Formats: sequence, C-alpha cells, structure tokens
Amino acid sequence: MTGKALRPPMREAILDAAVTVLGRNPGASLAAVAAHAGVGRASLHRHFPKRNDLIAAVVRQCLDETAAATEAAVRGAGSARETLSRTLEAVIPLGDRFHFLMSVTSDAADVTARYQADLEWLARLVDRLKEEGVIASGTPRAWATANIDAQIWIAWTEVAAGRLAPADAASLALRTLLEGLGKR
Amino acid sequence: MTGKALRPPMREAILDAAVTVLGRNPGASLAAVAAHAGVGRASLHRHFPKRNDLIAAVVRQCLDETAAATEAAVRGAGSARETLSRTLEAVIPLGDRFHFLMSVTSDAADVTARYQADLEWLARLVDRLKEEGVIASGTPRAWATANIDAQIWIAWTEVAAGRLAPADAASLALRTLLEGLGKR
DNA sequence: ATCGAATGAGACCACTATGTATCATTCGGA
DNA sequence: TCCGAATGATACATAGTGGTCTCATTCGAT
Repeated sequence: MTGKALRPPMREAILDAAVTVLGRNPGASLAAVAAHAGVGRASLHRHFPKRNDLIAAVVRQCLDETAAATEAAVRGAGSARETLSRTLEAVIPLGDRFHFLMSVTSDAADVTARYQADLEWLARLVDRLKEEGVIASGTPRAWATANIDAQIWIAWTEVAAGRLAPADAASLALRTLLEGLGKR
Repeated sequence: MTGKALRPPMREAILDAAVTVLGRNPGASLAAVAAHAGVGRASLHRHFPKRNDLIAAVVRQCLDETAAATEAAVRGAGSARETLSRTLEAVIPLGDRFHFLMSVTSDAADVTARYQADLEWLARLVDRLKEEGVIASGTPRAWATANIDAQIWIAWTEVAAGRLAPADAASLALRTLLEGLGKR
C-alpha cells in the first residue's frame, strides 16, 4: 500500500534505540545503540554509514514527530489558551524526543536551521497568548518560550518517573505556566 | 594569612575551565579542558591524576559554592517567601554550577549522596512555602522543586545571554514561580 | 645569583570506539 | 525448493583519549 519504508523495521528499531541510548548519554557508543536495538554493529553501519548519519536521522525523526504532534494541535480551532493546552498534551509524551533535540543542537549544522525554524511555532503561540491577554504583555518572549520548554520537560520527567499521569501532568503544566505555583 | 590554597591559582583555573567545558559537553576531552585553562595536559594530570578526580573536585567546588550561597539566604530571618527571593538572587549567578551538577549526577557514587543531601534544603524550603500558604498545598513536592530548579536555570541562561539583568531575572523568576506567566 | 619546585612539551603505551571488509548463515519471495 | 538479499559475527586498520614518564625551562623564594 504505502510502498515505502515498510521493508526495514530494523531502521526503526535502531532509531528508537538511538533516541533512548543517546538521549540518556549523547556520547554513548554505537555498539551500545546496536546492542540496545538487538542488532549487530555491522548492520547498524549498513543503514547509517557514519555516526553523523545516525545522529542526523534521529534528529530528523524527532523533528518530524514533534512537528506532526504540534501541527494538529496548533491547527485546531479555539483560543490560544486552548491551543496551548492541546499542544502540551500532545508534546509531553514526546518529552524524550525534545530532550534529545536539546542535547545535540550544537552538532549538525544543517539540521539546527530546521530545528530553529520548526520551533518558531512556539514563538508565534507566545505572541498569540500575549495578544489574547493570557500571558502578561511585559513578559519577554525568550522567557516565555523557555518556560514552556521547561514545563514540557518537567512534565515528561514526572510522567516517565511514574509520579504523574500524562493528563495530570499536562494540566499541572498549564496551570503552572499561567498561574505559577501560587495559592490560587 | 590564610596559609592554605593560596599557592596554586592553577588549580582554580583548571576547575573554572572544567566547569565551563564539561558543563557544555560532559564528554569533553581533558585536552580541551587543559587548553581552555591555558595549561599543559600534563600539569592537569599532576593536580588531578584521574579524570574522576577532576570531576569529583569540580562537583565538590560547585557544591561548596552553592551551599555557601544558599546557607546565608536560608539562615536569614523573614518569611519563606522572602527566603525564596533571597535564595533565587543568590543562586542565579551560580546557574552554570547548578547546570553542571545536573549533568554529572549519575557519574560519581560518593558525591551524589552529598548532592542529594545538600539539595534537601530545597525540599524543606518548599515545605515551608506550603505551610505559609505561598505555594498551593496540593502541589507535588517534586513538581515544586523541579520548577525552582528550572527557574534558576532559565534565569541564569537569560542573564548569561545578556538579555536580562541579574536582579530583573531574579524577580521575574520569583514572579513566574508564584504567579506564572499569567496576566496578573 | 642560586637552588628547588612547578610547569610545559613531548614521547609513549593501553584501551576504546569508529569505520571497513569478509564470510558464513538466515530469511523471504519466486 | 532455490536463489538472492540482508544479517550477524568476526577481523582489521585507524584515530582519539586517558594516563604515565622524562626532560628542559621557568618561576619564586631565599
């Protein structure tokens, strides 16, 4: 049907393993990645001749996944606040992808451009939130985006640690963003 | 006068370089650290025979610095909210130290214990803030501490990037913590 | 000025990881 | 069943890094 990329489930296994292993330790060896994927090191090199090829492929996949997740959330109707809420719910499960992207930003020059471009939706969302008065107009844009990033990461960490349910984490992140940890 | 640790400014130069270089990339080579410190690689090994010795020394220094900075803030009188404010002002300039400690937590087993212990003042501060009603009582403790950590890191990043003055960053962090990015 | 300690530079070894090539085996489709 | 492609295991060359050692030089205190 699709006629494309159905043949090698091994590619996906390697990419998944790479996200996990390199996410934990960006300097991990390819042998560790191959072992975690349950494949031979030679096979890994067949799919990704150089280390950078693997890194680039992982970054590309993470970019694709986050873009797909956020596109649907951002495209939907409703207020900016609702959009933010949907976005948090959609992105938090991809927190490890996010984290990986953070840890390798300085490596590949060609993908960082796309990374920056793809992350621009965040800046635009912040602008919308300001226009609608959800975020105080005096808040620096960098401050707002950094805080959203942080909430996504914190929420994913808590979910991954089993201390929070995904839905709870999302609402807690939204509340913390808009009202902080304050009493009401 | 002090009669102690005045002789080798080189030690400090190496430690400073290690914080910078290893903070950016935990897997950086010792040659990179030595070069950044402006010393020979051999001299580095004279002061820190093994890599772990350097790591441990850096962690110890970061722990000392943050402990010294927070002790004064926590010891002072006033409400928990005032204590939090003072603590943020004192710790934000050490944001890179904080970040380094985060990035090496899993390496040395003996120092992580002290790390966890020294960071307990944060948990106690959170408890005090809850008791005084500054933080909503339903907020999970891990959520609160993670958010304080995040605000420190964000504030330091913005200060280091020259986008914010230290005092502004501290008040912005406090406000964000207690009231979020919301309109008022 | 002199002496000793500390430094920098470089050689050297051991180990690990990357990348390539080869070969036997296995798996899937005709 | 058979054939080809893909895989796993292995061996190998190479490069980078940690760690040790030596030696000439420099710096500081006396």
